[in-house]
Formats: sequence, C-alpha cells, structure tokens
Amino acid sequence: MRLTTKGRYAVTAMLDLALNADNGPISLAGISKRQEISLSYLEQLFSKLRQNELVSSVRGPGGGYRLSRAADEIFVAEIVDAVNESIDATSCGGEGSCHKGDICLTHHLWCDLSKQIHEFLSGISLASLVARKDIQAVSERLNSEQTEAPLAGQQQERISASSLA
Amino acid sequence: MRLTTKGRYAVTAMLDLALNADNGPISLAGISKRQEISLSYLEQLFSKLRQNELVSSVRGPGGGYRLSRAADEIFVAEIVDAVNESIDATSCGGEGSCHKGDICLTHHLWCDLSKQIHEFLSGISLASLVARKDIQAVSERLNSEQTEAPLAGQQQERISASSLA
DNA sequence: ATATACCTGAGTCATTTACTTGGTTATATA
DNA sequence: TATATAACCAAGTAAATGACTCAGGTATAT
Repeated sequence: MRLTTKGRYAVTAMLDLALNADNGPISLAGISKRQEISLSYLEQLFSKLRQNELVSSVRGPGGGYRLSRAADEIFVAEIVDAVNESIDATSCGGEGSCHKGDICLTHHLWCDLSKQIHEFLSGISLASLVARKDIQAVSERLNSEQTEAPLAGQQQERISASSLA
Repeated sequence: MRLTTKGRYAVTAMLDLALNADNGPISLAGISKRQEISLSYLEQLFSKLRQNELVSSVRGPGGGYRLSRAADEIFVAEIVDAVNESIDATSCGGEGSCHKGDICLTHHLWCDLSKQIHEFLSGISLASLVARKDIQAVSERLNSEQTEAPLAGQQQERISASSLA
C-alpha cells in the first residue's frame, strides 16, 4: 500500500478544480502555479483522471479541465485509486494467496485495515472539503499568492488575464 | 505513507513470536521457515525491533527472541513504526510546512487520515490477534506445514531437534 | 496564422525495497 | 576445550517506483 505525493497531488489538483469551478475550465498551468506542482507531472496525472472519467477536458485557448461530475459525487478514494492503483494493505491484492497460495498469518489484519482506510476516504467528497472553513482559508491564501505581484524572486512571470477573478 | 512488505513482515514475525511464546526463545530460522521470510531480512528487521524495545534476544544455541512485554501491551502501530519510520499520510510529517512553509490545500485531510489509521492500528494488540480463531487456524496450518515431512520438492532440509515441540 | 493548452511517449535521477554475501561474537553442549 | 548454534553487523545489489524533464504532437479560440 502506498499513499505518496502522487495521490496527494491528484487530490490537491481535483480540489483546486472544485474550488475554482465557477471560473470555467481550469488550466493545468493555473493549478501548477497555485499548488506548486510540476506542469508535466500534472499532465500525466490528469491523463489517468480523465481515463477514470473524473474530469473532462476542453482543448485550445481558454481551455482546461472540469470535474465530470458534481463535487458531492466525487470521493477522495476514487481519486487516489485513479492514479495509484489501489489503497490495499495486503500483498496479495485481497486474493488470499499471500502464503503458498493460501492466506498468510496477517491476511485478515491487512484486509481489515484496507477496508478501514477505504471506507474513510470513500466518505469524503470534494464538496465536503470545499465546505470546510480551514480549507477555504488555505485556498484564499493560495489565490492571493497568485494574483499579488511577487515582491522578491527572479524574473516576474506574466499573469494571464483569464486566470484573474 | 507506506505500508509494504517490510511492515507486514515485522507484524507477521511479531505475531509468530506471540503465538509460539510458550516454547522459550524463538529463533529467526524458525520464523523464517514458518512464515517464508528471508532469514537475513528478518535479522535486519529484528535489529530495529530490538532497538525499539519490542523484543529481547538470547544468544547462543537454543537462543532466539522473546517479546519484551506481554502480548496485550504490544500494538500493531508500534511494530510498523519501529521498522517503517511512521504511518503518516502528510508530506510534511505533520509539521504543516507542505506549501512554502505553510500548510497545503490538503494538509488537514492527510492529518485526519493519518490519525484514523494510527488509531486503528493502535487499538490492535498482538494478544487480540492471537485470540482470533481465523488467525489460530492459519497458525496451525503453518506449524503443521513445518513439522510434517515435505512430500514433494527438492532436497529435504534437516529439521533441528530443538525446533520441534 | 498564431498562441494557447491539452495530449503523449520516452528518458532520467534518486530513493527504496527486499533481498544476498560474508563475516563477527556470545554461549550452550559434547 | 572444541564445536555448533544463533544472534549480530556491514556492505552490496537488482528491480521497482517516484517525481520529475524533454521533446514533440494535436485541437481550437482569436
């Protein structure tokens, strides 16, 4: 079982989509800047998210991605599953073939754990995250980091008009 | 966060110790045969388990390892922690420095998940696993695989007298 | 026509896993 | 006291994975 940056990025990006859903299609470039995720890496992740019908895309200028369902019908477990194979703590993929074709000593324990985690993440929708005050606060911080002129740092990048509210 | 073979092996080996606690110190060679885990790999894992004071060792012939506490005072979470750094779903180690020194959009979510998993595994003692009928059944199967003469296969390995009940 | 932004595949570098190899040291027993 | 047992220890290694970059393509609004 693994839950690494890959799954975290995917959920973060999907949550960014949900938070900015009013502004039409959201470009990966925008997500990349707000969330500090490599654009190319995002493209790879969104390829999988699109295959799993969690997002739909609009090509061309002004294009980007949209959630393919309402935010209260998309759950964190689905997102992690889409990019990360599965949230499974067993070595046998739940098949019970972990010790010479039969189950190993700890098979039941890892099954229970997998179930526990999956139920937890299946109960959390993007909408429920969007509704949280603490998450709204973080979102506002990230958006203002984006729109405010950077004071220090290297060459200032051009900010596209469409990315401004 | 990761839960891989390493953590599973550690818990399996500790459970083997708990199940066979009556037979004096348990050798890693015995665990290796019963659970099909590489002996050298077990040695590495037990080095960490010993550092974390979960087991104590007896050297020399007839030696092996013992649980350093009663089985109802050792919890799965401790074992995984001992070999696996930690069961933490955040990227910042819970410190809240995941986005430019501040928290990232999904920080709270991964904190909640980490807490969930940790509470679950902290509630499961080795004693509670030993008490489970399904686990007892697996244990008996593994012990009889061990003591019965293998019918097919390669060269039969010598079974040391001390490893028999 | 051009710029935007999605889409794709290949390659890379570092890290981790799950081992193996080759020893040393302590101790019970013959 | 020699020997076998079994804990200890350090180093190396092959394969997999993660988190990217690079270098192109293709669709479309302006």
